[in-house]
Amino acid sequence: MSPATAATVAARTVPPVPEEPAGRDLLARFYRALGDPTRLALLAFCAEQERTGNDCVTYVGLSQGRVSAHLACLVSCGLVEVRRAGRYAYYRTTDPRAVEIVERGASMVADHAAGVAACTKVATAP
Amino acid sequence: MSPATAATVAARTVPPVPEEPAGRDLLARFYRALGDPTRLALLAFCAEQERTGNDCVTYVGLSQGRVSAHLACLVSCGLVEVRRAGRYAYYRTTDPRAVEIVERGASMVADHAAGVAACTKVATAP
DNA sequence: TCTTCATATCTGTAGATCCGAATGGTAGCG
DNA sequence: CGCTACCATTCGGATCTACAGATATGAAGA
Repeated sequence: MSPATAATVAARTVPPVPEEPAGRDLLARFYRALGDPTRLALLAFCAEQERTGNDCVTYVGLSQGRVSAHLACLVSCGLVEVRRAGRYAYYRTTDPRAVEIVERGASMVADHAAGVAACTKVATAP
Repeated sequence: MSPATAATVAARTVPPVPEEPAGRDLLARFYRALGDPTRLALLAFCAEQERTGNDCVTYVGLSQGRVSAHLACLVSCGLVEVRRAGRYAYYRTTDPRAVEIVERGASMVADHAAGVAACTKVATAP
């Protein structure tokens, strides 16, 4: 792996975004799982301690079906773990990487709050 | 147990997701800026070295207007910095937190690729 | 077995976000 | 001055995603 010296050094400071479009699609989909305020609330809620689905419904105040779908999304993306016992489902955030991602994100938002608020994505809202 | 103690301990392992809906909206918007494969590609491209807008257009192969809007979104959210000189705009990714966020995300996607691919968000595609 | 509770899935609608193409504005060059 | 290059913004259309409400599955209890 000698000719990869420059590439290896670069890899330390460059985000490991996949070269293939399919890989980037997957990574983008992962961040979209974090791109919803309800899911962020559920993520933090389940990080405090194990929660049942009903706990989550009460907490976020949305319809049960919607909360179930949100939780399924978080579980599918590895952001929340689920443990099933009888007719209950216990959700919990355990992966430290999820916490680190949110920490860094919150830190950056704190520094650029106005810009983020102004960024109505690519399509400007009338 | 003292409630203050429990809260303090929890604060070290729980993502600092804002309690207020407005703050969560902002954080969610920030992650949505990362939730597009084109913007992820631009982020990595500009992390390697400074790039002009035209470089980016050539790299991603989309229309110039669209790439400009994507870059404006990244700049607005603090993920990319822009330096203007004459009629050129030079884009560059400098914030190490952006790199860390992408690193952790890519790592999690590597562990849950199938789940992320299966997560067609909350709405199931017909 | 027949309820009842907890969770998951399906349906239709409204809003957000992407896209290419066209348009506008400014800086350098002949 | 007129022209071209580079970048930003706007427009209309297509796709995606969130939502509430209704319905289905599966487990515990009378």
